Amino acid sequence: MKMSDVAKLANVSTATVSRVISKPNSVSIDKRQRVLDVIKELNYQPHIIARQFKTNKTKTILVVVPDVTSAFFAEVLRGIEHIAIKNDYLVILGNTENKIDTEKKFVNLLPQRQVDGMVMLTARLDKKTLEDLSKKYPLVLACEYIEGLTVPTVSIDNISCARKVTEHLIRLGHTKIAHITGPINVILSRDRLKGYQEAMINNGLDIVKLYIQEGNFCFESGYDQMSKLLALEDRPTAVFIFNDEMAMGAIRAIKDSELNVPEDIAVVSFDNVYMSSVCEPRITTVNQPKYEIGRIAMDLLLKLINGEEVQNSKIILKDELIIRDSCGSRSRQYRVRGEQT
Amino acid sequence: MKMSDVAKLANVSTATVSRVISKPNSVSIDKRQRVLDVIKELNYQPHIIARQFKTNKTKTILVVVPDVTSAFFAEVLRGIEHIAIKNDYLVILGNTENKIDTEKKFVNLLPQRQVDGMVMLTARLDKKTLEDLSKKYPLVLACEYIEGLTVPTVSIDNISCARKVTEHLIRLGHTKIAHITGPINVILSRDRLKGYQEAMINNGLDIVKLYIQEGNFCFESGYDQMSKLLALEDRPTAVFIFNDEMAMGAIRAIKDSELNVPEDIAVVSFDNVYMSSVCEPRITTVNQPKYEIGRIAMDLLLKLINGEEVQNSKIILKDELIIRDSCGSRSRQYRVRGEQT
DNA sequence: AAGATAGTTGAAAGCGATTACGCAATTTGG
DNA sequence: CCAAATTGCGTAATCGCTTTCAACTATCTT
Repeated sequence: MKMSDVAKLANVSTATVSRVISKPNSVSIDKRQRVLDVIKELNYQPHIIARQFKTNKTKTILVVVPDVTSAFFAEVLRGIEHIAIKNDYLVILGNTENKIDTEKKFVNLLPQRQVDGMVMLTARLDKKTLEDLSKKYPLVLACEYIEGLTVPTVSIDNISCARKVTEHLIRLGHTKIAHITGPINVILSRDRLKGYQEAMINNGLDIVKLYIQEGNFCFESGYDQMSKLLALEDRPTAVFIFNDEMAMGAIRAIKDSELNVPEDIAVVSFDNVYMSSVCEPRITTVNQPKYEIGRIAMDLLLKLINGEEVQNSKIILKDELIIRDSCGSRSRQYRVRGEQT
Repeated sequence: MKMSDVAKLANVSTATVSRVISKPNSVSIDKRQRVLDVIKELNYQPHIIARQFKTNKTKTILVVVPDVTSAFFAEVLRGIEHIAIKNDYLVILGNTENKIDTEKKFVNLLPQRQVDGMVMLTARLDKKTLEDLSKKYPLVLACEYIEGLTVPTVSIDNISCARKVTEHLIRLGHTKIAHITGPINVILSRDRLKGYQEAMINNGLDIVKLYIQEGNFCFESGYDQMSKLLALEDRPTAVFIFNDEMAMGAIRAIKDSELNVPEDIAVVSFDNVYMSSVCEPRITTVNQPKYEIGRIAMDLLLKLINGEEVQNSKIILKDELIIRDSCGSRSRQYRVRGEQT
């Protein structure tokens, strides 16, 4: 069942059939109708791969996600899809499970031209690879990024945001503040750590090495690292934790040692995952404009695909600290908003 | 940068280059090396779409997931990918967010031959569509299914498993047992409800209409439906809940009314999501062999793609009731295993 | 009425790979 | 040592579309 079959039955050329499909207005109304009738009659489906081959466009973009399970990324994805669908792009998903090799595999779809562009929600590959890729193909980074790279990027300002979060704890009177980081090879972990350190120093507080523990994003890891902190002789009275999931693990560890959050230990984290608003206690956490990040990233990508010039390709969005119950704020209504850049 | 460029530089025909890539052993060793050198030198990447077009094979399969966020599906996916990668297939993901229209959109990639096959972790389309699709293209259902359909399927026996779960509550002495279902248009919801009803009837217990509430999979919905049950004049002493996520919502509702789980109300559910093993109290729940389901589904799909005959295409796997703390079992070690079919 | 313009249409080229086919060179075996 | 079998390789057709180009018609302009 191919286009020439349709053409024959409708008594026109394949050119006309093709035009009926892609620019119906360029075909006279009677022929158009005849062709459409035949298409319906034969239940003809164009051979998309042939089309892609001929036009050198796939109308497909790939989103590479480090962990498809995370509610955080699901929301970013929704933003991406919203824009993609409006522009007739199909979105396919690559799940790397935080593995660099898998990331490489997906990234390869670009030089193979199986997709027209890519938005990466993870950036663990080395700088040069990414830079080269971005020079040749439409690529935008979102959430994660790489320093000193010209690749278009949309994210929040993790450093200043982490600083703000830490200062929130300081303002509440804490001085012994610990930090559970993400895997330190991930830029986000390093940036949030940096923000934490800046806040400590700016406020004349010592950075205690033992107070900094490296986690790996997941619940158990939060539990384990928190347990280490609890075992310290001089244990902290507050912890800033890389993300909500580890924060939940940490809170569990605190409860298991018969201590209370926030009375004995205050907890703040990042992500504002749904569960963080619903567990006990509700977690004070940073919200990123996830949907917005996705939308803007996809907008950027479309511009790149269409060959438009993209100036100001580093977009920093507003974050928001959502004060809930896990660090005993002075006022439940108090909110610190981030700046837009 | 195309194959003919490589051919020219290596002083061979494109046929030889093509053979070097796909059947290296059919080319003499010196030419092969020459070609490989040129490929490396030019950094040549074959045009995959052109290949797909010519061979009519994409070496890609699509997995359609109702909710990419769910840890449950992530594990099934891992099983699928394991087998797919071993066989040089690329797996792409379609996220329907429980929407039938989106499901339709993805399913369409099959007739358009953008993928070689599909495993669907959701089956909300009507019977005829699915049946027709399956006649023409490689398709397997996993987890969800449709009654009286010849489409290859791998899942657990939800009816008997729900019966077993309900009987577990009955054996613990409960008679006032409620059930929070999933959306009733989803087959899994109907089957688990059926199992619940069978257990009640078999044990001479009345089915109280008010004790059956329809949820929609998510935490809030569990909270809301449980609140309704709690407001009943004669409230149940046990609830069987469609999945862990709603169970967590329900438990929250119970705690919010100053009642205790399992002392005042026992809770059982399905899925054995990680959180269910870690929340308070740890939830007694049904484990499905998720990874196994994925593996077997992909094995089946490969057979279909390769045109092998598939007999016994309805595969039912073992489930397992994991007794934890949310329904106060008599023994923590007690386990009920499902039968293999 | 002649030329200009706009609107429709079909013939055919071509996208970049794979592969059937045939020829030449080499190996095998009796 | 020769016929047969095998191996290695190039020529050219082909996959199913899109799109350029030229032709032809109908409508305007002057």
